[in-house]
Amino acid sequence: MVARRGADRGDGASAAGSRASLKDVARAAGVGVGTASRTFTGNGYVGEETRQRVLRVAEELGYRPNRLAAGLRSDTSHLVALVLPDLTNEFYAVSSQIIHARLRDAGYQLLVASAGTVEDEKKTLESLIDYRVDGIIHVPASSGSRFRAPCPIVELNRRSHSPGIASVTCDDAAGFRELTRSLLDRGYRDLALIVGDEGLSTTQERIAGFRDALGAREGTVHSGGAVHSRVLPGSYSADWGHRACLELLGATDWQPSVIVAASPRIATGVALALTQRGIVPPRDIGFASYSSPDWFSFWGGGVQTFLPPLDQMARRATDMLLGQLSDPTTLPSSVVLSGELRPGGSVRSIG
Amino acid sequence: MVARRGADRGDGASAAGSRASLKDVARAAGVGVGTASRTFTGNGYVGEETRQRVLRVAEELGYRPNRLAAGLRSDTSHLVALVLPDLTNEFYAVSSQIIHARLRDAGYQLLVASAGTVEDEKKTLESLIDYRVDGIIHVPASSGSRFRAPCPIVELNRRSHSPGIASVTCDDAAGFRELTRSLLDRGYRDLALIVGDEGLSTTQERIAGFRDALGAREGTVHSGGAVHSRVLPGSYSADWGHRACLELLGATDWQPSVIVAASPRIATGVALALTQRGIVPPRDIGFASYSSPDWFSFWGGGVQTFLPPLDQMARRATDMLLGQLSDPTTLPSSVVLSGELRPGGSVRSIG
DNA sequence: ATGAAAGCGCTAACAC
DNA sequence: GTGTTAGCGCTTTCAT
Repeated sequence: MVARRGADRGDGASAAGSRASLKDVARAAGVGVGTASRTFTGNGYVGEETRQRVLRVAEELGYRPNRLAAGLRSDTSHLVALVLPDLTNEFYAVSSQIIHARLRDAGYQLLVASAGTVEDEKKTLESLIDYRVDGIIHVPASSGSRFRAPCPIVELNRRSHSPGIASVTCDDAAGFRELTRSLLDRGYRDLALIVGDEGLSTTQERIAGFRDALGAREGTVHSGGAVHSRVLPGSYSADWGHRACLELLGATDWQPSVIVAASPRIATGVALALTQRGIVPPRDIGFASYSSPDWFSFWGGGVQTFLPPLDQMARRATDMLLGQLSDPTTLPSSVVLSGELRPGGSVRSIG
Repeated sequence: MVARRGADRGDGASAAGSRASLKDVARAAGVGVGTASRTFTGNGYVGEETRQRVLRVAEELGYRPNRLAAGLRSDTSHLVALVLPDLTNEFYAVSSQIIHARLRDAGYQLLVASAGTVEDEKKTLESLIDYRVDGIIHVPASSGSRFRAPCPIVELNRRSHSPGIASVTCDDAAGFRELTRSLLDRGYRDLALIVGDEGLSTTQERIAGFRDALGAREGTVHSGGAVHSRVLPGSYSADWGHRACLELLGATDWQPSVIVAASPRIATGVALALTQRGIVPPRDIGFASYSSPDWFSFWGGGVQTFLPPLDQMARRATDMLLGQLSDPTTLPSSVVLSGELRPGGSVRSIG
């Protein structure tokens, strides 16, 4: 006998402390469970009068459906998993917010997990899938990971390059190409790029775009002098930005005339290092950044910025997933959105 | 007949496309489902030899438990709901990260939802409870909301003041008292406080602390002059900080000698307004803040800051919930943690 | 130590 | 339209 809840419920009336079940509602309304179920799911016919009675009784009994049971039976949990490397990162925090809002409107709940390493990631995804999530939005921890999920999955921001997986990314290569070109156009000849983990698709793209723009100019004499560059890969953290910048400033063989921070957090570290050394951009050095942290609004004088369309990316990813969910025959596609170049010296308004 | 999955599975072997169930594993291992279940849950005895066989077969079949079913049956979903006003807010982003990590270690998954308004909040909580979450961590949208959940719930940061609900908050009143006193001690006599929604317990505390420190000094002549103050309630956003600050600076009747921002976002708005007006703290005006955004690390010279123990709060809240979950007889308690005053002019290190 | 069986709350056939 | 029923995958007695 199972009797953990509603002990000794006698003839079956729901006991105090136990929540009313569909059966309770059906009984109280004098209908079969099928009818009661149909009333709530909307699948199948229910007479208007009966419907009202069921609804009223449910209200009185404080009935709430058990989604665990519904999910088990119907094989649709109305749960979506969101797996990302770090909730703390502003980009992902904003993404979560947007994704959550859209999914909520569509009747889904969000199971969120962060997974830093590749190993972690696999375990996390599996645990989430154990809840029979209907779909997954995933920011891969590395560009090599391969994972077969039993449900639609769309990758956000980074790509694992698994064949046939939907993804929404930003064209970082193009962005960094443009950004770098604009720096060259402004006359900068010694460029340093501080970037994150080399294993990430985004990092690879950013470096590629940077190098691409430098292209043949590298090491050769161009109008105004020879072009030199240095790339410092590390991690997408303020700490790395700080350390890398201090290293650059302390070097005796070469000094950059402009520093490119490949993420807002790196930019924060760079700003700290510059401040500590009493170096003021753009007077003493050039400063460019990928994406713009809050404080650019009042410190941004001279900071050339490439802005990825963060909001749009999250929105698109969610819409793609919802599309797959409502029509499973939809083929997964890869969407690449473009960012926008924002000239330095501007003071943007904030929200 | 129900046959949506594993169509025509004939003798019962799991068909392609359908996931292996416990029954499949049991059959393949030549044991009863009960034994197979015990192998995974650890409840009850299983012979070592049998155990190994079941485990091996499960591995081969790629078996993964269905937590929906387990939750339904055992009435413990291993799901915890996290309901907060805004994922975008740095405090809540950090909290989520900490809470997630701790819960994950304890074998729980996180159902996250943001709810801005009181109405939203009730619906959100109900939807989450429909998944039979084992517990809830909640940042109430207002200090008036009352909600009875069928599971342990601990309030974080703000309190709804519902009787008998566990909570972890910061002693903001004390913090603002100290902060304000230190400002008075430094000789400031005209203090403006820019704060958020008046309906929140935190706002009320912050204003109370501020007023408390001003106390009898208000409007009277004190060493160095009469003390005057103004409180501007609005919302905890950069936009409000910006507008409120511009309003203060534009007023003709009274000018503050120091501005206190009651949140990092408000501080960001204030910093923008000051920059736009060419006002440099602490040279031209005093600037104090609650909690410290990243950029204080390089812009924070002269910014007096009260630092709430954000990490500790999230940790404590999670531990309290886990405590309630492992021992339901634990009585809910209210924990109030103290923050720390950080003198202006310092440049803190960043992570 | 293990198998058989009941049943968690719900949905979806199916019969009427 | 509505009631009945089978069963989703699992846990948990209970008997052996």
